Amino acid sequence: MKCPYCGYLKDKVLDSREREDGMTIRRRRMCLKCKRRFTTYEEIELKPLIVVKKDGRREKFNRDKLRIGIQKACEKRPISTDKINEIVENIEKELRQKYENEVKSKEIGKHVIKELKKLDKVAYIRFASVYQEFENIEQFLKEIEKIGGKNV
Amino acid sequence: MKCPYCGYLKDKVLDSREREDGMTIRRRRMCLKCKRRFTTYEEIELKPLIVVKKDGRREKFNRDKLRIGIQKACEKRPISTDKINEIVENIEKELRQKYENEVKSKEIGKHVIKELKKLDKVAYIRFASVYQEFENIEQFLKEIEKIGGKNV
DNA sequence: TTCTAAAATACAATATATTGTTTTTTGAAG
DNA sequence: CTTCAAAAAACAATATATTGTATTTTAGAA
Repeated sequence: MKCPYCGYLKDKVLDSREREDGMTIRRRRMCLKCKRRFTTYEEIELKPLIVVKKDGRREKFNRDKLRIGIQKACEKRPISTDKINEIVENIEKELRQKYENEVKSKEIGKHVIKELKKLDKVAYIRFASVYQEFENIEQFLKEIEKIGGKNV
Repeated sequence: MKCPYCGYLKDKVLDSREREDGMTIRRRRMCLKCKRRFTTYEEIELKPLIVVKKDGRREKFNRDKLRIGIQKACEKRPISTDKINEIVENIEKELRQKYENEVKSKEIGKHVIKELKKLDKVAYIRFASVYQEFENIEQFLKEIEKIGGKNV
């Protein structure tokens, strides 16, 4: 850390205490050049995940919206609510790990596709048809071919 | 550090890098329970800036409060989180330069107004309506005239 | 001045972070 | 589909931070 008094770049920690709530670590440091002391705080990055939509507008990530999209794709399929929640949780986890601040809605789509492909081919095709904006039957067929034809 | 995902209190540091300018240390941590990863930042404590509110009460300047006010004004506007953070940072810097110890909350409002005016007219009007306590539609219209009418 | 609570300091035994380098993964572009 | 550059992860050798307890100083109130 750069000493706020003399600007020297090396220092050492004299004391370090975590707050009870685990939200902050306070450190007392000493500049190795001028010996003066200063305090630092370490905090968890607290940013909401922002979703950037196709038209460029931004909004806060909303777990429920994600769930609804997946639920629609799974309608009448033998997939439990728990399973869907698990997927939602996984996707949110991955997104938060992967993107610091912002994620394009398209990226979210990719993650959903990836999960549904593993889970249920019908749900997968339904979701892809919305997400990739299928405009004719051929596109459906092409996609079905890709995952191994009608015998799935 | 308390895991922001599962709340567990123990974690370990996976990576730690100091920024070139020596102002920040970024750490990548992993929760020892859920294994998820998160980022923390350590920064030097600044001398607290005191905000004097309308009723005369004083409190420490709080960057997050400022950010929230601006974020509200920018909701659903095409403005990135990065841009908002940049503005918050600039305003804080200016305030600390301009005012030694204390600053009236009204002064902070003026700074925000100034920045939003440059950035986004809708956000600007929203913020002004709260800050200047608009009480009727006429005041909105008057303000909109001032910035160039409805063709903005 | 005296009292009190909070902040700062000190100390010592133990555990963990740091940092340069390499490898892998990722997202965007061709 | 392939390629490229950037970000993240992995690794390993070394140095430094953490944490419990005790003591001292400071700032504000009485």
